[in-house]
Amino acid sequence: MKKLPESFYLSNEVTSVARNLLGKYLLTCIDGVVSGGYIVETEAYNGVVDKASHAYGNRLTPRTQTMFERGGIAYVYLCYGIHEMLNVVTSVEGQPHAVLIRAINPTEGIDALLYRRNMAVVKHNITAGPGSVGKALGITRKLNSVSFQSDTIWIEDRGLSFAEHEVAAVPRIGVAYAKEDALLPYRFYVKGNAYVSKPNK
DNA sequence: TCGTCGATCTACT
DNA sequence: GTAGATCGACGAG
Repeated sequence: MKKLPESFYLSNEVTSVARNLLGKYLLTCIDGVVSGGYIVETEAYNGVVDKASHAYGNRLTPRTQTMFERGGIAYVYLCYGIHEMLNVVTSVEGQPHAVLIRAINPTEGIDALLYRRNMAVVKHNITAGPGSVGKALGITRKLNSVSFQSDTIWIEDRGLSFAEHEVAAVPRIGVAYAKEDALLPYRFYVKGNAYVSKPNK
């Protein structure tokens, strides 16, 4: 097992981290069961200057406090009262940068993923979209602020990577309210991967 | 204190 | 295609 070193998360270039997370293995250990897969879709949230970020304008609340901490921990929050979303906090303390994990390609603990998603067989949408990823991996707000060096949730480098022509950088999803910032190409995904949510060419 | 809206997904019509 | 689930943060009053 080769967990990503803490230095990976301390970069100030949140878009680079988001792009480099593609192909890395995201794993959780819930109730003794390890499950997960490699990341195929991410979105970058660029700190206090990004209108789509919860931390825009240095907004500090009990919920967003996690993003202001040192990189290398999980930021899990509830959206629409239902979905638990997983973010990777990056950069140094005081810089609220984060990368939203939008989709993974499942490889480990398929049975557990199916059980938590209440599905009988693996379909392409089992881990497509941030809400689905959170549910499939058993991510809850209890994992908020947990370190990726822990044995509950972590990210591994298994040597898988994608060349530039295999990766697309496009505007983010569901952030129209952020106006001009919604147009920034902060969404990264692996072209043609079946588990990527939404437009996939 | 109340009303609105959100980094969404699913189940219906 | 569209409604419903249902909680945290925000702005108005």
